Amino acid sequence: MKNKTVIIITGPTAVGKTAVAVQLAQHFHTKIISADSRQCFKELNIGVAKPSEEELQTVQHYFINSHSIHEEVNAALFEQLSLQWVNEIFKENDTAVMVGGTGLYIKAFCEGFDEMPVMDNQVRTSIREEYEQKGMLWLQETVKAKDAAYYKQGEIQNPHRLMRALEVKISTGRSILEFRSFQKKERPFNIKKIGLELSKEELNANIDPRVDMMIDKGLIEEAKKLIEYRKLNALQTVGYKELFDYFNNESELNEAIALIKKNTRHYAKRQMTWFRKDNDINWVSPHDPGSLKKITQS
RNA sequence: GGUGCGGUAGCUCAGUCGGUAGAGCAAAGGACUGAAAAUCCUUGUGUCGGCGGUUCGAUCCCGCCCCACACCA
Repeated sequence: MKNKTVIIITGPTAVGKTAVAVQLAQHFHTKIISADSRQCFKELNIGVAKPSEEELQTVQHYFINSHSIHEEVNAALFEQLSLQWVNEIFKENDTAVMVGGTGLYIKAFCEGFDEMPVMDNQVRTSIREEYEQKGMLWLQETVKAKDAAYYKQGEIQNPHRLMRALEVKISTGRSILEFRSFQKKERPFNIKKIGLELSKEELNANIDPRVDMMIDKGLIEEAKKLIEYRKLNALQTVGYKELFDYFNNESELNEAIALIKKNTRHYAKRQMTWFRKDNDINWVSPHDPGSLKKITQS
């Protein structure tokens, strides 16, 4: 019988997850594991809407400011780390709280990722460089030649997936398809997923002022310090990439800000597309004062 | 008031040598196991400014009107 439980709070960006999670964690006198692919970077602050200093003081958070943008962070690493952290929390608590909007990371935590051999970093970087030089056609032809099976069923317009498939094939000699089983791993604890949902109108009404507030708080200054790292994966982030274009005189400031708002809406939409598929999520309104009670009592 | 240039999808515009129209962006839906705030896929009927005329047939030609912009008075 499992006697430990992880409560996962998820939902699109700007729906109000952080505040709910902090309240929940206080209620259970427990700690929070963030499931956010950007808030883990200590160099990124204003633009990724981290919990406030006060919130971080009140409740201990894992995976906030835990990594540098120069490190490689991905879903597989998150699975590994989050399982360690949850065990740590369970030493003193029966309940742990996870909060975040990165659907893939939450899935990795709940169901696990297929094991794959460690790839040669050289192989990866050389594939990326060659792709940048030679382009999509080269990538497609190469994957077609080296891993015809993947090419046949893969997304051949998607450079990320093609490069990944190629890197696995070159590094291991085997197709990435052979490593994928998609078998769900059993976890030795209960998982309760709570989704916070607002109407599209309400969510959009949250997004615009939130972006304006980020600008007021100094997002432009923060981004300016990071422009030399704009190529890093961690900086492929809404709120930063648009400002980098502005710094390079590729757009006006008001255009960049409007773009941040628009891209945030797109991002929220993609998140909802992901979460809607997950039948384990119980959806509640963040406005409903009784919802927190329902979560804690159920 | 005169002349010129326009008025086509929510926006910016293309186009039809007369046979009722199409791109980008927006928007909507979707996929996604080591970049996931990433990456990728799908979806375009709109009185073609209004009213008449010519024509078998007009968004396209002609006339008048309305609106916008520019220039001249």
